Amino acid sequence: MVASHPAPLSPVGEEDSAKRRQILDGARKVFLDLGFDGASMGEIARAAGVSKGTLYVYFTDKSALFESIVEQEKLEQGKAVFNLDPERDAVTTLGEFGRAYIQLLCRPGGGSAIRTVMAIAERMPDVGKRFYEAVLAHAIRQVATYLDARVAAKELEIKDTELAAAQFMMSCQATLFQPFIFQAKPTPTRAEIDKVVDSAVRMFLAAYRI
Amino acid sequence: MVASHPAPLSPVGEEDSAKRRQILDGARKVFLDLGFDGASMGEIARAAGVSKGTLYVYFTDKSALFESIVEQEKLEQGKAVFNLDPERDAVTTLGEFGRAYIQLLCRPGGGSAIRTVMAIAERMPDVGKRFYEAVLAHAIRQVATYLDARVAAKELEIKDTELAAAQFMMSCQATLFQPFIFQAKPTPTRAEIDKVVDSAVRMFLAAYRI
Amino acid sequence: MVASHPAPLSPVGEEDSAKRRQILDGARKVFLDLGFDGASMGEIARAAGVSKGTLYVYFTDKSALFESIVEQEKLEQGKAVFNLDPERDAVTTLGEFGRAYIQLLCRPGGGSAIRTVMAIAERMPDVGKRFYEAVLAHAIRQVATYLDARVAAKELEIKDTELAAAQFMMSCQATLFQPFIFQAKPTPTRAEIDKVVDSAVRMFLAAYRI
Amino acid sequence: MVASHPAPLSPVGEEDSAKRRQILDGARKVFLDLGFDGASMGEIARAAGVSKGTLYVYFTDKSALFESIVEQEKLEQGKAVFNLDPERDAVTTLGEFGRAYIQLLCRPGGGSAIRTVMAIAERMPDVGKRFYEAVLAHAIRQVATYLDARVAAKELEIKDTELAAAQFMMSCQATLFQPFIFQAKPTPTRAEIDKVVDSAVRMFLAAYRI
DNA sequence: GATGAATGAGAATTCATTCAT
DNA sequence: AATGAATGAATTCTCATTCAT
Repeated sequence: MVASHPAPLSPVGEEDSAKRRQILDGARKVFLDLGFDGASMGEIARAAGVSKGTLYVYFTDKSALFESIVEQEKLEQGKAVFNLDPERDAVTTLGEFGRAYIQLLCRPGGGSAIRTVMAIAERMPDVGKRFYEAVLAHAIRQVATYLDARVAAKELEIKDTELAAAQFMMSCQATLFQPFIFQAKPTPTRAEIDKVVDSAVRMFLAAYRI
Repeated sequence: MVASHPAPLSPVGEEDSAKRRQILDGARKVFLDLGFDGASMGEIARAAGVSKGTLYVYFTDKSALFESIVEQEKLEQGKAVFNLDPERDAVTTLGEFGRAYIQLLCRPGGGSAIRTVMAIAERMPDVGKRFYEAVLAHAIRQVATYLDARVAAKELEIKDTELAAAQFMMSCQATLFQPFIFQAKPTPTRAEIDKVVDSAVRMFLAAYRI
Repeated sequence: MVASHPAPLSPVGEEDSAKRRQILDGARKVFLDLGFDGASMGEIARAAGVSKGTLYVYFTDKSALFESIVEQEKLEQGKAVFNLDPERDAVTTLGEFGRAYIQLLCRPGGGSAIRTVMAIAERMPDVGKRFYEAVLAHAIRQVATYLDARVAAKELEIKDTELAAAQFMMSCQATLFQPFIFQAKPTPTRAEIDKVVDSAVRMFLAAYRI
Repeated sequence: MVASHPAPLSPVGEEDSAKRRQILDGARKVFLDLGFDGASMGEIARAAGVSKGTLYVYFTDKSALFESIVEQEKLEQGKAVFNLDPERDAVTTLGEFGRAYIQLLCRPGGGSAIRTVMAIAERMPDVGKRFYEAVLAHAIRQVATYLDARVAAKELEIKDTELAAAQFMMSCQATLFQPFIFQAKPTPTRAEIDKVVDSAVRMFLAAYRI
């Protein structure tokens, strides 16, 4: 694709026209609030400020629009940058990371995306799989890479850093994420997150610090 | 009321008639496969081998039928008995428990129920909350009680046993439950479960064993 | 049909078994309250204290049951006896009659039967026609017969007594029956009825008294 | 807003689009023929020549469509103009009025609307009340106003002109309207109407003319 | 005869999608 | 390109009716 092209003949050709973005913004809100089935194309059109017909100019059908939303969420959440500087020590780094990670998962939007994708995963396995890979597995790999560095730096001793990364990340969620997603408890407070993450860091380092 | 009772006078009055069970069995499959919205009453009727009308003889509406399914899953999963004998040592007990727990979560039905309830939790918060309490929180409490005993037995030293129980249970899920629920990986094998649970037990005991 | 017959083999053979009466009593209330379409066979069964199946033992279908109710109302309202003693003078007699007639029409049950039959008359013309003949036309004929007597007694001078009877009866309804049936005003009070009927009598006699 | 407006932006916004009219026309026939319950949205759609879905684009539900029909009938019947010139004498004027009034009530559409609204009045009291006020009470008030003028002109002597108006109008209906609405007799002929109305005028004037 | 369980046809309503303009 | 009108298939739910016991 070259730098400048002539006026687009078709909106679909234009990968990121303003209209397309407008639709995605409206659809995002509706899909994440109501889920795939709960969201209606009419509601999405209204939220996006376009006509229902226009939706079908940019997306072949409801599924395609939904998948684009998930794709976008995937990219956005996947690029959440964590400060995993391989030079920094594990206590500080893992603590900071853990807090950021839980806040990401438990912020209203974050949880909704995860819930929404989980909900549809049985009926759209590819969507679920791609989301998992790009967001959750990707985060695990980032942490694993950091752990590799700390193993090399002789701060830690870990056989399977990917498993260890996942273990740490799961234990950071303890008592927080599941109740949040089941609507059994409200969004966790900063203090609650601190307590749980600190405990997870302690457990992790007790096991893996040399 | 004597041991054998006469023919039921009303299907609704009879809390567990064969027909009611038949409907629940059919509905269970459809709801867990397709979610609340994905499941149609017609499909459920077909799966249960009854007419659509009959569904409404036993359940006032789709939501009531769904809630009965969740209730049933709740009871069934809630009463999953784990051998948490407070006399037994932590290594064996936690290892056994962890394996049983992951197998429960990751067996087809188990994951589906959790996914299905999660998916609807935003629209039916009570259903989500009750399920979380009866299944997940209940399991955490059982483990916490076991840990209390091991603390008393001076095998472990833990400040907040409920948090520790949740941490352990979450770290058992590492690399297994999330990919499973996002359909990113197939049902974990016995060997995979062993590996992850053993690692979780090691990490846990490294942190909390006196 | 002879005086005594043996125990009935079929409820239908028995024209007026207790069960049949019980059903009619329940159905009457439901039909008159809710109209033909608004009434459901389930509701009727409940009101009658019998099972839905039993309804069909005594009546072939909903229409037949409804027609029986109308038949019964017809007989009951048709046999409402008015004191139309041909010897009595018109002022008293017509006044008394008018009051009784309006009270019949405007009492909750009376209005309901009329409304219910009117409502269905387009779809069941025979039912409407028979009801009209047996109740309204019959009352008109009674009054006409009385008027004939008063004409013969030289108190009145009327060409078409049937028309005159109908005129009188309609003018008694002025400002009372229509608002009542359209739910535009509540059941008329005794005083309102007196006022209107007195006025109708006055108008009638001004026109027809010799 | 100028005299000619542009193409409608929304069917609902446009209070009187051709489609809306087309639906009302189809619905009118079906509702007046079959009553509220007897009419099905499918039948209405067929009668209107649109799809069932389109019905719901223009009217929120069956009740709203029905109420629009009643509203329209109300306006149409309410604006029936009678020549009640206060200068004209009572014999001519009341005779003309009576004939027009009975023809209005007893023309196929007229009677059906009244029957249909009466039938539903118990379940939709507001609809009944508004219809009564706008059509029947309104006509009574028009006649009462005329009578006031004739009282002032010393042609008549009436205490309660509203009651007198209602009496006259009811006696015009004698032997005509009730049999018509109960389907006991066919639409009255011109001759029948003349006879009854003339008699009603005579009775009325015998009572109230000075 | 009486019942209650079961049914299936049909009702109102929603909504993804199409299409002429 | 953008629209909004129109659709019809699918959905939930009701109810008159049947039938084995």
